[in-house]
Amino acid sequence: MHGSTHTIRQNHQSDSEQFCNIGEAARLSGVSSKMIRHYEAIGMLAPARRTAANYRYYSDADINQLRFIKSARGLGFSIKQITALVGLWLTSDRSNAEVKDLAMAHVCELDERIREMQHMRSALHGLAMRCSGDGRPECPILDTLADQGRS
Amino acid sequence: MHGSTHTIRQNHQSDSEQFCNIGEAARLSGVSSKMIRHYEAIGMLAPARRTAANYRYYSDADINQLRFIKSARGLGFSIKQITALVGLWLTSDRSNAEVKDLAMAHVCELDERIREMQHMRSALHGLAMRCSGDGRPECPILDTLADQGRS
DNA sequence: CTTGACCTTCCCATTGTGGTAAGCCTGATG
DNA sequence: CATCAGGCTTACCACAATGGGAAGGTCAAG
Repeated sequence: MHGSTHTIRQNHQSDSEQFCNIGEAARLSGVSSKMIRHYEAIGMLAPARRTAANYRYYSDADINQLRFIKSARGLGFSIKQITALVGLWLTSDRSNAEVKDLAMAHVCELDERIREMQHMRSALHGLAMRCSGDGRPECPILDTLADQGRS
Repeated sequence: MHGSTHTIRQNHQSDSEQFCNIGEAARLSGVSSKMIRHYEAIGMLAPARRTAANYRYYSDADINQLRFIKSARGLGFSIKQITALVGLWLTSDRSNAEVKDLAMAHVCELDERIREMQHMRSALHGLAMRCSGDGRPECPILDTLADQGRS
């Protein structure tokens, strides 16, 4: 079940591409090894190439893709959205309109969530301001929570 | 294993308290039966009383507690926070300072999350504005995602 | 050859909600 | 009384993303 090379370098084409382990890839990309495997498992990443010992290995291009994913996560895109973005990124004859639509849809989602949370924040802050917080049991916060939606 | 009453009413004390099934409780409180069972399972609610046929039943007070929980969820409190709030609510000699602390802590969490999402939103919107979306492959959104965090 | 640091897979936990299936119970109708 | 629809029970599975850990294989250096 072995006997072949243990090394990661594949020089059969005389190119000098650099390869690395998943740990190194994680360090270079900022995506944890855990998540790299996860992304592969759910199909966001193509299955990684493997050494004879079944270790995943990654090229520079793979690292760049991981960085791409990391950046997209930082903007709050979901896995599905990122899968789509990566697909577009890797497609040379893509339409930037598709990308922009994806981005603007996500802007709207963010706006929606921000609006919801601002509603919560202002309602809750308003309640808290009405509560003296002086240690007595009377509490307009609890009273309001209890009275809301009463028949 | 039976032979006793199938009905929910428990008139042994001559009080006229009203009881209802979990479905009715869900309808009255706005919390789904699914979630009522879940809240009970994770200890946020005391185990419901059961009929002889093992059906959960709920009193008016229980319904009020469910409404309280529903309101607190609407303000974005987590399960743990709500468990604490319910505990305070049910305690007559509570201190409103504790409640206010809980509320203000949650306001801070909301502020934090709102800030994060606003960062994402403005960054992403800025990118999208730079993308013409005219159908060509060139796309500053993808370019930026790809270039961010480069060595 | 041993040791430590890696890698592999598999399972579990989180948070909050929903779905589904198998089986029992209830109330209403024929 | 028999039957049927619809409610209830439990016990799973699923999602979003992420982390933790165990059990075992592998690599590199000493």
